[in-house]
Amino acid sequence: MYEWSDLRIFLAVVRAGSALGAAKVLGINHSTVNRRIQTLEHGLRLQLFDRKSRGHKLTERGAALVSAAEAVETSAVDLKSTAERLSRLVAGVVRVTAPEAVATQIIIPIAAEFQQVHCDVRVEQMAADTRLDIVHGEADVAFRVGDHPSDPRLIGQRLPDLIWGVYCSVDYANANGMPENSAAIRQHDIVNFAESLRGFGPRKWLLDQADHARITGAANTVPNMRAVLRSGLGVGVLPRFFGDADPGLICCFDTPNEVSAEFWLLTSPEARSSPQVRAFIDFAVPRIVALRSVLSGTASGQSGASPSGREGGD
Amino acid sequence: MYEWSDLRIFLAVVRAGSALGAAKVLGINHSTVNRRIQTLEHGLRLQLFDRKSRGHKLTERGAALVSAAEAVETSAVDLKSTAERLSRLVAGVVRVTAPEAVATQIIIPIAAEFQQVHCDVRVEQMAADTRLDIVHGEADVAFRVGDHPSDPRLIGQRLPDLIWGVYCSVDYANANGMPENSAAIRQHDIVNFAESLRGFGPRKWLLDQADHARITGAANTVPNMRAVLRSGLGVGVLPRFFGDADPGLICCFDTPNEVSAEFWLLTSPEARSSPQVRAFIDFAVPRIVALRSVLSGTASGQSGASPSGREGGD
DNA sequence: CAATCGCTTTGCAATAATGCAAAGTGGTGG
DNA sequence: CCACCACTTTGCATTATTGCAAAGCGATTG
Repeated sequence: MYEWSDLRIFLAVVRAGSALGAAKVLGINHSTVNRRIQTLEHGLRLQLFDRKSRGHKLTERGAALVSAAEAVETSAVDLKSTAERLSRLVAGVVRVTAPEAVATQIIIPIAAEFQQVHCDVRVEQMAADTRLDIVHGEADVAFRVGDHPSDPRLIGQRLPDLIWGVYCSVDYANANGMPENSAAIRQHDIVNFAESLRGFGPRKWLLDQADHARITGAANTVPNMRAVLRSGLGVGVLPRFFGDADPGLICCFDTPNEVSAEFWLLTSPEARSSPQVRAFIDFAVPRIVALRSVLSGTASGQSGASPSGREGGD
Repeated sequence: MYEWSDLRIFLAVVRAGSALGAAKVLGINHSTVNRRIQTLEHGLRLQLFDRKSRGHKLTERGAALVSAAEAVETSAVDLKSTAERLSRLVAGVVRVTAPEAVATQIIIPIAAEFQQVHCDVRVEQMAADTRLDIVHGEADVAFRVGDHPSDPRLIGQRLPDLIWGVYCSVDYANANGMPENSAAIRQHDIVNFAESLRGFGPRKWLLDQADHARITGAANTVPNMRAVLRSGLGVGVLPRFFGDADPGLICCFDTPNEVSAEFWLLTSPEARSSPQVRAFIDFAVPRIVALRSVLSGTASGQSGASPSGREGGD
């Protein structure tokens, strides 16, 4: 076989008429040009040029190969331009996963806004409470609530902590009053998370404060919890961003800081290599950071993200 | 830019699914494969593969380039096969030059036979008494009569010497008798070559033998000489192969060996590089050698070459 | 859960390609 | 006819590629 790259040099010599001229065009040494032409001739078992003292002159057979070489060049240049287009193009699919509450309240509005800017990118929402395997590419971007991500193969970006609060429904408060602090919780009916979420911080905290006899219900997801609380069954815990978004609920007080959950964005290096994923992350992160007051429950009355960060995070 | 040759490796990795597999197919080390892929990715500013522990897996963008790379491959393979065809093909033009007498008597019959074998080769006869410049490609093959070729840039093959003889026409012999040896020449009317051929060996020899007063005519070419002699004007010299071919002429005796002319086939190295020229030379030389007896005038009655060397040269 | 397998990565020595500078060559113009 | 010019050729020091061997890594298997 022969080196395809030598065809580039071949064409340069054909066009320049001499190895020296071709070398100048190619930005390499003319000795190299001569040697590569020689290599090419051996590879093709064909004399391409007659070496005159005025330069290289195509042989009959060499001339017959020019158009074939130009065909290679055309395809190669074509490939290069395709590559350039691809490397610039922000297009394709970004698969995002987040716990359902985070997805509906935070991510979906941001993703919607993102898609208006990058109309060639499709954001696939994969709201799933089972944690998808980012390392193995089940999703490109994951929003995770909880501790610092353990896997060293993942890139984690920490987002503002999610502050939790103690909630009850407006109706419940009217009927039973509402607890002013953690000590008062023992006087109230309690809705906690289900046994399946045993290791979950807010659940453990609430269990510690509660009069176990007055635990009247359980929810197995955050949205489920919100629905149960809204029904007035008792007092429970919710992330502020999620509880505040429900006008039927009242936040009695925040849980202590140590209960608040870390909020992380995770990607794998390979997902990050695709421009659409990077674009999405670059788009979403500042907007989530701007929602800090919403996430911590210190926002005026605004809840959730909306097209363009009107909230004044800091 | 990027190295076109790396596309071959790219495709091999795509097909094998791993750098190791591609390396085996390509017959190079797998480290090299990995490094060239890396180089290609940098050159294209595009990640082509995700390196999994099971091998290389195309990225979305890498996959989008496969067909473009295959287009390059197709053209490159196409070029290679064109080159192979060209290097095998004996076709094109062979430009042959020879003194007119040699051309008509020796070369043309051989060339005709050659063209029956190689129907894709056109032999251009360039009978010209002005010596064409072989070095500069005015002709591909030259037959020269005379001394050893001086130019070191030429490839010379010596052919059987051309023996010269003293001739007169049958009519002249009947009327005046014919010289039996060189001493007898003084008794005859002489036709010599013209003054313009002053340095020409046979002319000088004849001049030495002749009675200058009896020089009755001159010819400026060999065919011209033959025509003049046939007209019965006198006695003159001709190459045996040429004089014998004319039934109206009688060879009185041969000139001495030192008068006989060397006969050479000349080519330039670059002409020799083209297959059709090599083919012609390889075809013609043995046939001319086989004509040795014709060239030396020792042939029975046969004169000139004819399709297939029936003469028994040595 | 340790062992194994197939692959990629990495460090190092051997090898090949490259650039550089000088010499050689043929064509050209005074 | 000589000197010059543009180009190719060639020898050598430098630099970049390559192959090799070992290590590392994740997935699969018993």
